Amino acid sequence: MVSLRNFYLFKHLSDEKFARLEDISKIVDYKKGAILFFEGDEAKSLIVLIDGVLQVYKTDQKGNKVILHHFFPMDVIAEIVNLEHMRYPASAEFESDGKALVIDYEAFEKEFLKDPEVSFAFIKSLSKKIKYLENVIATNLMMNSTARVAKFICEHEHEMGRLKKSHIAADLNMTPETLSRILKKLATLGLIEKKKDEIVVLDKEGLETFYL
Amino acid sequence: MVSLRNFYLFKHLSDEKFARLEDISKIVDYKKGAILFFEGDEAKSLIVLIDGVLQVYKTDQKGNKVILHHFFPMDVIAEIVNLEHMRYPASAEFESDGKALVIDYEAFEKEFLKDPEVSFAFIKSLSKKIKYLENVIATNLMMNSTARVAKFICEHEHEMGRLKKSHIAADLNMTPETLSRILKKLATLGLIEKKKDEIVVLDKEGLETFYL
DNA sequence: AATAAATATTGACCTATATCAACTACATTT
DNA sequence: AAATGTAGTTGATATAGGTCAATATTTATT
Repeated sequence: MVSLRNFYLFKHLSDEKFARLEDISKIVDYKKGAILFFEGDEAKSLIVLIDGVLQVYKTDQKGNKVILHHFFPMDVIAEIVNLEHMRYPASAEFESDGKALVIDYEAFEKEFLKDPEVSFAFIKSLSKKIKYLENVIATNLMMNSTARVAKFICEHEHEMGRLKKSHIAADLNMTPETLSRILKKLATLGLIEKKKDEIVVLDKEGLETFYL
Repeated sequence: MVSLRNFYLFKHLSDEKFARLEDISKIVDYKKGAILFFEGDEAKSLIVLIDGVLQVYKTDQKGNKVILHHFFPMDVIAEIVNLEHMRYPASAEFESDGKALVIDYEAFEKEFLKDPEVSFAFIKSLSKKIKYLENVIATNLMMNSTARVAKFICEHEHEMGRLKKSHIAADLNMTPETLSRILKKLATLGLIEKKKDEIVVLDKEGLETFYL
């Protein structure tokens, strides 16, 4: 719990309070592929992702994953779901081995949420969530496939090499075939160059015109 | 300002504090079609919609409106945009004549936001916003046209008559042609009946299977 | 290095929905 | 009632992206 001691949500807590927080929490390890929660589940814990990458997705009528977001350490997860006694609107699966702090929400609300520092941190965390949802809408609802690919390339220029194309396609909610065709098109247009193990951006402004 | 006195965000304020709130606010009238803010604008005011219906939309690359949401009285608008000093992620236009309380945000943050009651109300308002964004995603990203129409009919059964089809189609982000074809299909399936000036739901469960 | 397995590309075809144009039905004005 | 306008419907066609199958390329295993 050492690193957690300095986490912004808990930093200002007295040692006593922090010890109490430890009482109502546990640290859980997850294997790659483990499901943290399913869409429709009821929440009873507030979660802080300590390690690993968490993929958030919904499943459409045909059974396809629609990937909405990734959480990274030290994201706070499930505030609203708890606050509003809702069911999870999406599922979450570990993309790598991971670890999470799982806090009993009922106790947390009673003993911690009134603290103005905590409630301010809560507001921050909610507004971060709103930004991510707005990004989901801007990306997936407003942009076509080419725009999403162009955006992804600009934002992940140096990671393109080590990511599998099929993985990128899944994250962009398109098929590998579509991704392949779009990359070919962008290369033909002279905006990128497809090298053996990487994609080189030749004309970032040109790429940006697809989505800005 | 009489009705505002009892609005949840202000109810607990002392008369003195409320008077101060009046100092930093103004009530503004808007005509139907007036733009409250454009996507990309910088926010400097917190807004409470007092009267009228406000349509929130983004514009896609082809110039089409993509309607995301409607605000009704007494929704609180633009909290995060102010809190995070962001630009508006969407535009807002009055669908009818309306009226709004426009509060100078800087002063509000300084003088009111520390108040635990106000910050709690803020959390509530943010989480309401998260729910609406999640609904936008669930509806527009996860559902096909038929599902959106079925959902709309179920949720607005008795308003169907007085709304123009072209208006409904716009709210559902589809063309009037597509709406017309889907209504015809649902009628053929015996789920609805298209009468002169209304749409009668014959089989609500049947409609729900399209989207639940 | 040879083989097998996984991943990526390409082509042919399919589907949902948009677009465009014609036509119909009702509503409004003269 | 005739004429005009507006909204809704219908049909034909276009388009983005998905699906399926074949092939090519890369990576891993023997």
